[in-house]
Amino acid sequence: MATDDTPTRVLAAAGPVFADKGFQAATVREICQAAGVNLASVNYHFRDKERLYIETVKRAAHLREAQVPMPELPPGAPPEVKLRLFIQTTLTRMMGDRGAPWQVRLMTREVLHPSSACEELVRDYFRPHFDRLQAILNELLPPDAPLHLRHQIGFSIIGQCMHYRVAWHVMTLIVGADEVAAHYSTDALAEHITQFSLAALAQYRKPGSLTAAPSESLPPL
Amino acid sequence: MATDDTPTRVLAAAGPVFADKGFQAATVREICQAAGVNLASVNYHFRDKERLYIETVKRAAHLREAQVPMPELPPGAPPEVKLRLFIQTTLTRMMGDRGAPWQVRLMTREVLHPSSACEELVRDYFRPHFDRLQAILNELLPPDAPLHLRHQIGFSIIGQCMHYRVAWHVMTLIVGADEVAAHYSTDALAEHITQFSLAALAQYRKPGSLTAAPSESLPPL
DNA sequence: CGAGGGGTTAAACAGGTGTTTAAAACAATT
DNA sequence: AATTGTTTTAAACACCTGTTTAACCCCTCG
Repeated sequence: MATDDTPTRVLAAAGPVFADKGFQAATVREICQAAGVNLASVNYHFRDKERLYIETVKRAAHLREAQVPMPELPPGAPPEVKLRLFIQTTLTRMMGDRGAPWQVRLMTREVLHPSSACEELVRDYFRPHFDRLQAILNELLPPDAPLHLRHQIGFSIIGQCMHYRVAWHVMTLIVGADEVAAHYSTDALAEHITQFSLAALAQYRKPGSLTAAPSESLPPL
Repeated sequence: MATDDTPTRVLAAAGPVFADKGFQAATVREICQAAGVNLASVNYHFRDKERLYIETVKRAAHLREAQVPMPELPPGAPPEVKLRLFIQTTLTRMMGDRGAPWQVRLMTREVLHPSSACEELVRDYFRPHFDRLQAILNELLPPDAPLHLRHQIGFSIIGQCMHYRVAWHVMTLIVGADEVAAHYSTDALAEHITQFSLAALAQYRKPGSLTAAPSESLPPL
């Protein structure tokens, strides 16, 4: 493994460093030392620190997708099962087995503080993922559900998953380490989010629920 | 306004800079220049750059709570109305009127990459907020709902709100600026999240829904 | 054999970082 | 009015940053 290409070794070492400290705080010296290569290697093989960062981000997305691939959804399976599988995969990708891996931490930084690598990330990674979810929701929603509602329902599901990625530390401080250890496994959380979302989805199948103005369903204080 | 205390001016200038660039990338020189004070002021009045950062974070939370206070919930109001008001306030705090204000951007950084200021932030800001939500959920859930389920339902609601704070840019790239302009106002999003969550909550009132094992409600593929 | 070139290396470079210092300016008290 | 204590100031300090440079190594090809 130590006999790899120099660019490959730099790329491999850059991942965790950029994920932990961000683009600015990460230093070229630290990356090169971790890779066991000379300081000038970054500029020779990647021209810039920024170019190295962009390459690292792209590689992170590609790598994580290969690590946790979306399982084949049997075409005949009920959409409820498909949704659960989707949520399980999404959550597993975000959380990993022992904390979020550097690939995910790096992508999270990119989501919150987009750089020039973000658009490509959305095109090759986030949008296809979201489209899969939309396809499942299409089977669970009536045909006349407006597009923006389908999207917002998708974000409601993604948002529930993402929260455990983003706020894990704060969440642990709030509910305590014991409850987390007992009830916050990836499987348990996926089960909860699936059940919560499926129950929410059921309402849109009721006739007339889509035509009623929002203010009718609930009095304005 | 320009006649303020030097520490006050520094604190006011530090907020946006730290929010935009993060602790590391923000420079003391930039903060002092924005405040119109001498470079040594930070070290004289706050001892450290880090101390200044911590003070700035605390002030951000306190400030934002004052900017968007939680409206008085009439004790007799139905819990559905209380929940909608809670979601509206939460979303308004996170989004602001023209993009997330620096106070929120700074707190988001603290959530994702906690520093020594995080524990205090949770104790004085996030936990009381979450407790308010729990109190509302207690009125909407049967008395025998286990504690961890109440918490996870709370996170499902918070997570939906937080998603629009964290992933706003990516989300815009996915659904397009037109749809965002037409259907993603704070009020519209609050309405959707409320409706989605209330429908999800209804299932837990059905008798026996809490005793059924998760695997019973959905076949394992 | 030996000339050439891609890859590696240590050293240096120019600029920026947080922090410290000693002198100056100011305010308030005696 | 003199003196104390506090605040402000410009300059310097020591260190770290990304990047460049020129010498060097090693392998291939004529």
